[in-house]
Amino acid sequence: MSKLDLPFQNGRSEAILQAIPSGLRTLSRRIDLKAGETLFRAGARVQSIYLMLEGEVRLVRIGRSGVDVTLQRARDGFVAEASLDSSSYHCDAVSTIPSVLLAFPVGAFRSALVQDSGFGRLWQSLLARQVRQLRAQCERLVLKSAEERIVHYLESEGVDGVVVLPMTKMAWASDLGLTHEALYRALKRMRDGGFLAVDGQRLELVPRGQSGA
Amino acid sequence: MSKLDLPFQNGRSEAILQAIPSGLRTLSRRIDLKAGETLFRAGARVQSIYLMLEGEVRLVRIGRSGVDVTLQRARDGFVAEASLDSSSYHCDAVSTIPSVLLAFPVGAFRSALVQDSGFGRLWQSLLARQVRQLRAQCERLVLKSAEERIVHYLESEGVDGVVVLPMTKMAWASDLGLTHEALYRALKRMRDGGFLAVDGQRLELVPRGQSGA
DNA sequence: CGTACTTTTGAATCGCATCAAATCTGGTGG
DNA sequence: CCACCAGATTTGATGCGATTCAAAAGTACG
Repeated sequence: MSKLDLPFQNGRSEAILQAIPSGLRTLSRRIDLKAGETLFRAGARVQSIYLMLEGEVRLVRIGRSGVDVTLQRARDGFVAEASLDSSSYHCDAVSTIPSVLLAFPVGAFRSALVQDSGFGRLWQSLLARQVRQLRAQCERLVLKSAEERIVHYLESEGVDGVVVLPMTKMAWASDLGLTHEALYRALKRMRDGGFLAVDGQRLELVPRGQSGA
Repeated sequence: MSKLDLPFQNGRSEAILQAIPSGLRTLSRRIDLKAGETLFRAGARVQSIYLMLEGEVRLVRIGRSGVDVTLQRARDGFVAEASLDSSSYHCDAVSTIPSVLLAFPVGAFRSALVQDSGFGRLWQSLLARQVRQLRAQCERLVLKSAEERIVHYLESEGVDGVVVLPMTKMAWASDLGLTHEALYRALKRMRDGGFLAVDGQRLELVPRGQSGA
């Protein structure tokens, strides 16, 4: 199965997939999860590495204090690339909505990283990019107001303050750590204030002092 | 200078340093920054990779909208590992307090990654660990209440709900995206409520229903 | 046409940020 | 040893902005 019959919603996963050597890609198999289904459980042997194609999977750790904490909500990219380094999972993975993933055998993945030095370096770049992006996201989430987070997103993820959102605004609100109501209200304020132009999924930051008309 | 006369405050950087091949380590040079000094500017050629030893450096992008956004506040680990993949920096780096860093020549670093396959794999593990930790931090910052963030930290960074804080509580508050007042108050509430034991830098989550006596 | 989901607006509440200030701490120098 | 200082820790009062709950209107899709 070297060809995927999937209408990609998912830019990052698509880019990753192209970076994967075709020999390895051939070994992948598609996995469909219904909402609430479990992908793997803590303690289980790591047998596959998973790439998100559609939907959402959460990594959850259940502490003995009875509380459960979410370690990752994956909609994009790999679910738990750190599992490459360990022999068993350290948390549960559960889908929150119907999801589609690609599973790569972990052994083949590891040896591809070692033997195919080009892939190894590419993998390093992917991880480094991830790190940079996640760092920026953390800084964004530390900001107190909705407007600050929006501006930060446009400045750090966009080009010259322009972004075409790769997701619905509801999902974006969730990424920004806001309720959708708060996001919509902030967008309206910024539009009314004249420092943001919104056209569907396209958002543009207008430098202060220049209204859009 | 293969020996560093530094009293390490800095666990992560120390671990990283040990992972670096001694040949590369030898080429490092120490850099001291006063508060407010600039380490590099956007557009400058990437000549070094920097490891934080002490202090804090911020990566800042100045958008043409006049706003400036912080992309990373580094106190630990590398300042901008993504610079490994590009020829020039995409943001400014400025120290906020007096800081000490180690600078590695980027060329030597890149070739070490390619030629020393052990180092290459180690680098991948380090990055993967970073990714995991940053993902958890993002999930933590999405939580609305101070208590939830504290519990999340203890569950995800600690072992069995026990953590010995590797930093002051003020710095922790900043990592948690809280003011120090909010953090102190939440800690007090949790202590009083009996589900958290605090002893200096040691924090332990007490399973609900069992007070600490 | 109907269903599911997104987008939008409203009102009330709550928790955190903010500003202010006091206490405590460790370390320095006289 | 003590005075002193910088930084950390702690407590209080106030206001604001996001959350929450509720509901309506718009939109895509079968």
